[in-house]
Amino acid sequence: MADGVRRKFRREGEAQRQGDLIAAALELIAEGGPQAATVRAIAARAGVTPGLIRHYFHTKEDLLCAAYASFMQRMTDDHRATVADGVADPVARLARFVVASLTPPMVDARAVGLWAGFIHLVQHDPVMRAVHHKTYHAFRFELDVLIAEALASVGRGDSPEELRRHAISCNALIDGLWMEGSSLPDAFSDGELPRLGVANIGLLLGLDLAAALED
Amino acid sequence: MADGVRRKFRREGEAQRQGDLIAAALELIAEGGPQAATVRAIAARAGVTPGLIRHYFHTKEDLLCAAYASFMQRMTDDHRATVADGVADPVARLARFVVASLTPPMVDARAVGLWAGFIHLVQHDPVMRAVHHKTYHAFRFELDVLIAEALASVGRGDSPEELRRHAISCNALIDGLWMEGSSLPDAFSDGELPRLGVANIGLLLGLDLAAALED
DNA sequence: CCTCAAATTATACGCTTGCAGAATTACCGC
DNA sequence: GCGGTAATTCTGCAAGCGTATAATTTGAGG
Repeated sequence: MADGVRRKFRREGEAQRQGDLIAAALELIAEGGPQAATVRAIAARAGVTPGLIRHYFHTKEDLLCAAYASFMQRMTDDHRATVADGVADPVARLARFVVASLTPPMVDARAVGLWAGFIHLVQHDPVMRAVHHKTYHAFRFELDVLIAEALASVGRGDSPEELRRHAISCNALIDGLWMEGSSLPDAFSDGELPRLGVANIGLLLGLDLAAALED
Repeated sequence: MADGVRRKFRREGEAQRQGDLIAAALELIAEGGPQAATVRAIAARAGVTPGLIRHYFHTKEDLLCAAYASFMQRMTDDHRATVADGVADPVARLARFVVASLTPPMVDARAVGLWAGFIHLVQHDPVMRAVHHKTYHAFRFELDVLIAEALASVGRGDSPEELRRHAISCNALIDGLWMEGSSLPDAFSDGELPRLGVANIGLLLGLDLAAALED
């Protein structure tokens, strides 16, 4: 580098720069965990100098909070986008929900790394905990409702305890397949993961989800 | 602290001190992730001074490798201890395997924190990768065999592709329940988790695992 | 009781980290 | 074109990091 030469730069809007910094932080955490997301590394990846971070975020932890919120928001947005609302049959809605949970971009090599990297930050920061609870329980609640509606639509009136058990098990199966698929992407052929999910959640609930998908 | 007074200490055997240091490192990672496991923090928790770490481990990464190996070894040991070998009926063996996977000490609040904390270290360090592959695939392979034997024992000759799908799904269900139970310990009543696992894996495979347990 | 190897502590070094504030530069409105 | 504002960079700092090595203390054996 030439000495005494100040680096050229372009001015950007607040949203743009914040977005770049958040994206950079997420990339770094996904690749190397929280320890890789140093202020200097984030700035370098975002194409700016470290000082700029403190111009847009009061502290590094603030940036990480925003990054986590952005991550969770993108996950739920992606999920909703794939679910394709407006399906009349409750069983088909549940099936689509499962497929969406086990299809890219939900299943992604970096997603599980991000999820793991944030766990400890989430457990210690109250703000992150709030974000976590909101989005996590939203997912779980949505699944609860879908299962209840799907069972009701075929005339089954499972007790609340049975519904709770169904929701826990289906959620576990989705989570487990999501983890396997995300961390071992090459272990599954195209479309195998959602097919497994639909078939097996059908088994758990006693519903033919696969058939309901063909509409 | 009095000035110029050197700290008193007791000599311990190599195994004892290494064990203390490893235990301290695991505690810290479980609580606060890899970033919390600094050399100084580990030493303090183990009741020694930082320099001692380098007397027993060539580098900090060596200590973390040993800690990960110890963690995985303890998990598989605990698992095997609960499985209670020597059961004749293959279906009962599978059921016991599932129960063991979803019972303390396998299900533990700190276990999932540790697992998450090590993920990125494992992905970057070849030695850790080796440890991971060895123990992880041992678990998965054991499950594969148990499922095949259980199905064969009731006269079902599922094709290799079906067996593979069964193993993936059962593994996913166990993993998911393990994660839910470990990260939300208060969300489940006593014995509920293994009961859910046994019942639902029975559904996935078309076997009555619960009945096989009562022997 | 003294000796001596080894276990342990203490100190120090170079590097990185997050953070703060001053200095500079780009761009918008006139 | 020409300020003026604020976006951006630059420099510096104190604390913490992992590591290296020298200085001590311990406990066992003679």
